[in-house]
Amino acid sequence: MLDIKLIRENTEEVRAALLKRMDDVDLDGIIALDEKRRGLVERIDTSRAQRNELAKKIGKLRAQKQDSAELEAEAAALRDAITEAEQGLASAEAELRQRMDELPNMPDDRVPAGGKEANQVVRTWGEKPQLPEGAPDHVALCTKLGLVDYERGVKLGGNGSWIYTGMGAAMEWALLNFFNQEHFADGYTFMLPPHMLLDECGYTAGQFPKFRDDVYHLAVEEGERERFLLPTAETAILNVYRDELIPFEKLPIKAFAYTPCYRREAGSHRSEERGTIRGHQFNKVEMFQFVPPELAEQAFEELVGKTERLVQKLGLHYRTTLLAAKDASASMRMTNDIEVWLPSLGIYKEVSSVSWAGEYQARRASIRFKRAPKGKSEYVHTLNGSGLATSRLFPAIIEQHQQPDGSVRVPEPLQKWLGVEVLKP
RNA sequence: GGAGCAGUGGCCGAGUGGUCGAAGGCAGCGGUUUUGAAAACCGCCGUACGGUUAACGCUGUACCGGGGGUUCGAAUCCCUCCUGCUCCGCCA
Repeated sequence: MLDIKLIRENTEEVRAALLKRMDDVDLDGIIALDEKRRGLVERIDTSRAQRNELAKKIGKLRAQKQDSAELEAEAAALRDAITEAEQGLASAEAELRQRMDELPNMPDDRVPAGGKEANQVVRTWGEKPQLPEGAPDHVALCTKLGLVDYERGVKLGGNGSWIYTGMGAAMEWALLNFFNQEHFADGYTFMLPPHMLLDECGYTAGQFPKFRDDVYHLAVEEGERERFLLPTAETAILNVYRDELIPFEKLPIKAFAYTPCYRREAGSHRSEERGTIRGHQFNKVEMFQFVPPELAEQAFEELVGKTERLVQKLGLHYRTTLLAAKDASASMRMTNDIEVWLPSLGIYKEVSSVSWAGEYQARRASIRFKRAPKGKSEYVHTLNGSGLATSRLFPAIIEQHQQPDGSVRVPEPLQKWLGVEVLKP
């Protein structure tokens, strides 16, 4: 959510920023609603002051056993007027809230306007491996090496499901261990949150109402609270501090979590996305930071740096891109994707998205801090990044590290968990 | 799943219809005293939104788990939800 004061006072600046990711921005309607809201609040406050005054007088009269009928009638009329004004206020607030919720975050100055085509490559690391013509793809390799059982996975979970088996499961687990170990060493707090979250978590993270259809909702009994399976641990970690005032000295808070991510991915299957490239459930370690505004830029660089280092240690060729305004998610001020090279597809695939939400998420979730006990409370900045998602990394490892004899070199950091340097059929 | 109890300021805890934003204590902050410290004593000590001010402030409203209701007036009465605790049952 944006700051209504900013919209009110710097309307054109906000409009210009939003036009980078929206075709049409209606701020005037919002400003008018806000004016209406504030007018009603003022009226209600003064009426309440009068009512409180009357109630006090009535109390005194009654204590002295004097007649108060006239004042009571006056107060009753006032009460009815207040109730009516309150209803008007409630509906104005609800509409304003809805309009505000629909506004995306303002992109950073550096973020290019437009969609995917405007994304900018900021860095490339390593080189494309030289593979012979007709080299097998990850699906063929994983099947041959017995790392992933795609067919039986579908038998169990339907399309978009697979089973890591044998050394494949061991390597998946090793990747997660590797990430956890790195983040732990960097002083991040490890969290294992629930995977089933209450709907309000989805609202504060900005997934609902817009992406309601993209997540799995649990069937609930009459009167039971709605829950969904988290599509990313970001949703969980952000909500950990929802409605809290964080002591300044606890900032920055750096956390990471491992969870599977559950996504419907309705209608987005393409033939090139065979295997584990896009599934309904995949494993991810998510990094998250809550910081005061002045540390946000630095935190963003830290998260991007950490992510890149993980991919580097795995010896994979990748590139880092700055997402254009329409390609990044609406809550974010700036996003870098880390994309790993997949030889068989001839494209770079996202394995991590590092984002800086500014105070947009914190405002929605009401996560604040205070520099001094008497000071004004401010919203924290939130940042998140995958570190990393495995379902695309795995194919990249298999393909980039394949050898002419059909075996696959195990990246050095994973060897201690797998106990071997090479995966052979 | 059944039965009962509870949720008050950073913490503990009083308050069962009016003068309660809420006694008292602890912690914290400032001061007096002291060679210094402790103790003692005095004062301050919640949040949000709005008005006013150059500013210190002053001021209005709301908030006693959340939401709704009754009433001229609600921390206090009623409904509902959430959370926690105790007991019984069931299950991994």
